[in-house]
Parts: sequence; C-alpha cells; structure tokens
Amino acid sequence: MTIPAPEPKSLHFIEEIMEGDLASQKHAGRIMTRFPPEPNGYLHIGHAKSICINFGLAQKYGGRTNLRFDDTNPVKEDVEYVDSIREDVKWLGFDWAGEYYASDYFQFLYDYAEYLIAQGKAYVCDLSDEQIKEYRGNFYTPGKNSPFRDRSPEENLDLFRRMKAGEFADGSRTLRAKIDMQSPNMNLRDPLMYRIRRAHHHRTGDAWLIYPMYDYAHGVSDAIETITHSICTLEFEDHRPLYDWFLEQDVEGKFFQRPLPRQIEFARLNLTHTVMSKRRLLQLVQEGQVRGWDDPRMPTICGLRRRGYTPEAVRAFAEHVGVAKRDMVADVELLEHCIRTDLEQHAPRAMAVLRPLKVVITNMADHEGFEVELPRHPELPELGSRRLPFANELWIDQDDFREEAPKKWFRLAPGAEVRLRGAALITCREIVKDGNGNVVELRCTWDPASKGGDAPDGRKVKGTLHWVSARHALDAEVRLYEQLFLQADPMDVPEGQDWHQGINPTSLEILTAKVEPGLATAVPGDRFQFERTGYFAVDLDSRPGALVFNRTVGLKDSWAKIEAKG
RNA sequence: UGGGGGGUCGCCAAGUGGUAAGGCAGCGGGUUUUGAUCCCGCCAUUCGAGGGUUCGAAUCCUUCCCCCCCAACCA
Repeated sequence: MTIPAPEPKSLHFIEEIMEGDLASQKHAGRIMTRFPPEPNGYLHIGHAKSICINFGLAQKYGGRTNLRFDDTNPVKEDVEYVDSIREDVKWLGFDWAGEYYASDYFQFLYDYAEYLIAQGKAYVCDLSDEQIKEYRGNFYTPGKNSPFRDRSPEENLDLFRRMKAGEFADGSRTLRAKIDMQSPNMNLRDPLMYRIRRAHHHRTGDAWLIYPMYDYAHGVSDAIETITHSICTLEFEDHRPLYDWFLEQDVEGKFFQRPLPRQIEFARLNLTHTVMSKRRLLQLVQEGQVRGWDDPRMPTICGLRRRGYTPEAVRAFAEHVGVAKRDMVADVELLEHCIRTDLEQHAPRAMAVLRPLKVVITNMADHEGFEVELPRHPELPELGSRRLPFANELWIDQDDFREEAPKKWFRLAPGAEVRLRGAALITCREIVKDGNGNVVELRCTWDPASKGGDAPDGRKVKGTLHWVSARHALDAEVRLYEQLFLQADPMDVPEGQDWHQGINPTSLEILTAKVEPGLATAVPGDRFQFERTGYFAVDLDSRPGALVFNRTVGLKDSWAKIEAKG
C-alpha cells in the first residue's frame, strides 16, 4: 500500500512573494512581520485575520512578528485598549517577538524629519486646515503649491524646532513632505508629516507637542524594526508610493537598513450578518443594542471568546477564508462550521433541557429510580464517564413533543414510544393541559426491560431524546444568541433607511433551563455540547449555584429542514 | 472628467497557454442510543461581456461593462 503523495498546497500571493524573497536571499533569508493595531478600540475578527496572516506567515517561514501599537494620535488612543489587544493576540495563540509603540520612535522620527528638511524634502507650511484642503485640489483638479513650499531648509529647520518647542498654536503649522501637488495620487500632494497637538499621550505624556502622521510614522517604524513584509489592507494600496518615498529619501543610508520593507495589501475580512467598523460597533455598545464590547453577539475577539469560540476555531476560520485581493464577505456559516468542528471533537457532552416539559412515569415508584452511566464524549474514552440519576419525574424539551405528530416525526407524541438517551424507552399515554389548553405534563409508562435504552425484543425506536431528572436537575440561565442582523449585508437597506433597521430584535433569548447535576461544578470558560441542542460555554457571569451558559452555536438541525420543506 | 485595485459555482478560493482543485452552503443516500458526528454521491461545457491570436485561452492581445478604495492636521 502506498501513501498518496500529499497534494502540494497552492500558495497565496503573499506566500509567493515571501518564497520569492527567500529564494533570492533578498533579506538574507529573514522574514519579519508586524501586527500594528491602533490602540483606540477592541480587536474584532477582521483583525484576527490580519493577526493570523502576520504571525502565521512568520511562523511558517521561520520568522518573527512584532506587536506594534500605532499610537501616533494621542487624542484617540488609550492604554485601556493596549491591554485588551495584548490579551486578544495572546488568546489567539500568538507570541510576539517584540512589543513596540510608534511612540518609541518619536525621537527617531523627529530626527529623520529634520534630515528630510535639510535635504529640502520637507517644509513647514502655515496654511490653515481649510486652506490646505483648498490647495490640495481634488480628483479632477491638480493641487496648487503652498506659498510656503519654497522656504529655505534653514528657515524650515528653525520653524520645525519651534513647532516642537511649543511656540505655535495647535493647528497653526504643519510639516509637509515636498512631493508633487500635481500628482494624480492625492496621497502624494505634499502630505502632512507632523501636526501640532497639545494632547496628553498615553505613553509619552506631555513630552511632545507635535505628533507624526500615519503615513510618515508607519513605514519608518517598519524600517526601524527591519520588518521585511509590511502587510496591510487594500485601502492602503495607493499609500504605497508614499510609504516607499519616505524610506527612499534616506539617500545616504544613514537611517535605515537595506533592503527596505515592502508593503503588501490584502482584502480585509467582512462577515455576513454583522458590522465590522469600529464606529458602528461602538454605536451598538453605546446604544445598548448589545451588553458591551464582549457581548457574545459582537464580532469582537472578546465577544467570540465569551461566546465560547476557541482560538483554534478562529484560526481555522482565518485559514479557510484565504488571502487574496478581491473584496470578500465570508459567510458566517463558515465561522460556525469551524467552531462546530472543533467543539465536536473536544467538548464533553451533557444533557440540558432548554424549555422544560414535565414527564411523569406512571408505572415507576418514587424509590425505583436508578443511575445511568454515559461517556463524557463518544469518541474520547479518556474523558471518562458521568452518572446521571433517572427517576419517575423528568424534564424533556417542549420541542420534543407534538400533540399532533407531523410526517416523519419520531419524537414523542400521544401513544408514541421514544428512547430517553442512555436510560429507557417510554411511551406517552396521557397529556395533561392547563386551563389555557397548554400541555403541561406528559404521563408516560416505561418498559423496565429497556433499562439502558435498548429493548430486549429488538423493536426499533427511532427517536432518542435528552432528559434530566426533575428531582435532581439544576436550574441554569441559558442565553441563546442569533445573528445581530437579519440580513446578510446590514448596510443593504432601502433608500432613506439606516442600518439599525436590520437589527435582529430576537438576537438574544434568555431561558431558565434544567441541566444535569454534574454541571454544578462548571466554571467560566468550560465548554459543553448539550446533546441534541448545541454547544454551550459557561459565561463570565456564572456562579456556583447560579449557572449561566451561552450558546456558542447550535447543532445542525436536519429535522428543522425537513419540516421547513413540509 | 483623475489615480489605484478587483471581477472564476449562492459564499470563500485554486488555476499563471494544454482542456475548471478544494472548503462552506445546498441536494440525495448510508451508519447512528445526539434527526449531531461520520461515510458516500451530486453540485461551473464554463471563468464580467464582445472581438482577436493559437492546434488549443480563465490564462495572451483588444474593446467594453461592473464593483471597491482615495479629496481627515484619522489609521
């Protein structure tokens, strides 16, 4: 018997670039990437894709990845976010080589700016906000040179130093790169390098009054860290000439090691039935549409974590969606597939009745109860087993009983026999209703010969239900989640309406369930498969005696499909 | 009316001149003490459209169409 040769996995375009660079020894066989979040919000699954690409590629090619906080705008950034970002990256399973901050490089950035000024490549501009905009022109009209464009290097140096020293008011002057006001690429029309901002920075405090702009700081930071491949999203594509320009002005090679880093852009992740922009996510939180950034309905990494997603599943998802340059919207079902696959293999099984319906076994006495033993996981004997009490009063799920059984129904119905998983066969003999006609209790008989669940006469019983002993069951709060938005694309709303229209009013449903007694010791972070219903994770709010479970994802439900088709 | 990207199955995505991988979803069937899992099978005569080159084109040329991004002292 021969083992089939593994199919050579095709490479995505970034891997091709890297392998090409490795082959040509461009960076002497070195691969260095960075994940550069701005500490102004929580990370979401889109960032997770970027994290997986940056760390994953470095890992694959024996390289390293830095975590660098892009903190060049003190008015928007805060330490609060730094910690959450660190935690999320770690949780995803990645270790960074170095932890840096763009602000670590403020002095370097400043020195290089002076160098550019000295070379006549940058100038101090006195134009106001509005004037700069006006001089910049637009897509169809070339820009006009700033009247301050031809100041001498000496004057510029003096002015720039005085900007730094605090002699000028906020917004009164800027440092600009002298490139080309006529360029069809707006980014090259003398972009701003520095602005004056008397703002307290979360790391440098009040040491600086001038702060560098992204385009200037980012590439320089990459070069300082000797990043080989600077991976970012598509919207930075036409910033690349500027990225290169700033680094290439180091004509004497006094500032950066060669070869210089290369910026590569890929398509950001979008997910169906959710929004991904920081602004909208913030709105959901502020408006109370969700209970916070880590609400399990949020596409944030902390939300997914709280919901019960595993880092493995998130990484698998990133792997599945691939890396390319075309705009993409991943189907949330792919994400769900990834978490189901992981949890199916690892999550211990348990029984929980979400919407309890009482079952009384009429031919069993109070003292006739017994214990059944069930494996924690059908495929993992090493996980051991659990013992469940069975007695004459039980809870089953309301979904498992129909007074009028539809076609192909093999759950409980009047006169029907079903198996209670691992315990026994019961037959429904009588229905008890309340004054409103609601079924409140089922009176059933059991076949004592079927203890364990099999009938000795070999009669076939197709339906198997989960159950829990009423006397022994624990109450638990169960939070059921659905998509936050009803439509695949929340932004696709009729003319004149806004995206709030699409918010799913029933994205959260809270139930009091009856769960098997062994769950009493479950602690936040524990994950289970509640048999026949879904995967659940113990929530942060859970306490001994006051259990709270989040439904991470439901099991696939082919009965629902059959019924939907009629 | 400028510049930069992109268009291969409902959603992702391989393919780089030799006759359309794979995953998700969907559909059919088998196994099953979870209607789960697992297993098997089906699912693009066609690659945004039209022309052309070639024995041969998703891949080359050409014209056209559509989508996304760019006019913050944001990143």
